[in-house]
Amino acid sequence: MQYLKTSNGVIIKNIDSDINFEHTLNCGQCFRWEKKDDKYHAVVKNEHVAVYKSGSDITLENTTIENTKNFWINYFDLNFNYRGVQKELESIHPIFKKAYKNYSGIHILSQEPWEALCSFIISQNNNIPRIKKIINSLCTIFGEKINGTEFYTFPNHEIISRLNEKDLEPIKCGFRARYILDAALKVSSGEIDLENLKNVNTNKAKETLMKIKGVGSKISECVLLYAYHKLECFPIDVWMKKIMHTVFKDQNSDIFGKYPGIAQQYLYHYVKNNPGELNLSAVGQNS
DNA sequence: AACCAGGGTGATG
DNA sequence: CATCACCATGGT
Repeated sequence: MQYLKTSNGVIIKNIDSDINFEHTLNCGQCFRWEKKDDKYHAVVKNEHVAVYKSGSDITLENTTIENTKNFWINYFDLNFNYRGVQKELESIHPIFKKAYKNYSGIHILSQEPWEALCSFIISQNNNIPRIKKIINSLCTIFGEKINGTEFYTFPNHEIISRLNEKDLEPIKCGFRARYILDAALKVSSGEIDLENLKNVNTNKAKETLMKIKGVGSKISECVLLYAYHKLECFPIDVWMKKIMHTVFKDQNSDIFGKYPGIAQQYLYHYVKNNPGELNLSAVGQNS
């Protein structure tokens, strides 16, 4: 692996990683990466960036070698052996062979905690297209436009904490408005220290996040998995509930070994795109 | 028109 | 502890 500086970014040469951005950025763990001109664009840490992979090279636009080493490698989890996890999961149940055949290269991101928290509060009892629409409104109305682009920053918790439910009406998030406001208040006041959660064990961190109104077991596990990289987390939404009931006969996440979070991501993404799998398993014709 | 979407809360048994 | 109506909104 080698870093090359380009006119406006960085190329990581010869990476030994299976990452597939298409699958990683469209598997339901993030809502703000957009494909445009064969590159994925987003605003992360208040900067617009673009990324794409060609062969074993990854190109990052609008960043530096230093930021790549200190941030992006970790954000995209490029130094972790996902192939080893694949081997393990495929030995546990045949459904993983099908999932990896179609969707290999999913990595668990390390997103910004406040954005993940806010986004998954919005996700509750909601569908992905509308989640994206609401988050987009939140950013265009309360974020800042980045010069020379069409992209906006994700509004920080200080800004949101000064709003009221009336202010949030334009984003059409319905009953979730007061949950967003409560999260912003608890975070900006310091009652909940999102930075410090990195140093706290998973159960304690979950307990802390659940002090926020509207944040329960599922949302807190999403935040811990997708922002804090707690791979033991296993968020169960309506799809995962169905999968665990039909394919895995109501067993719990212990059967997935050390990385239930990764298993969850493959199962969720695969079955959402192949819902017939649930019927097959229900009558015991899988494998 | 009724049901669903990456759920959680509060009331009730 | 388990169940259940309800919570806004938009798509089917």
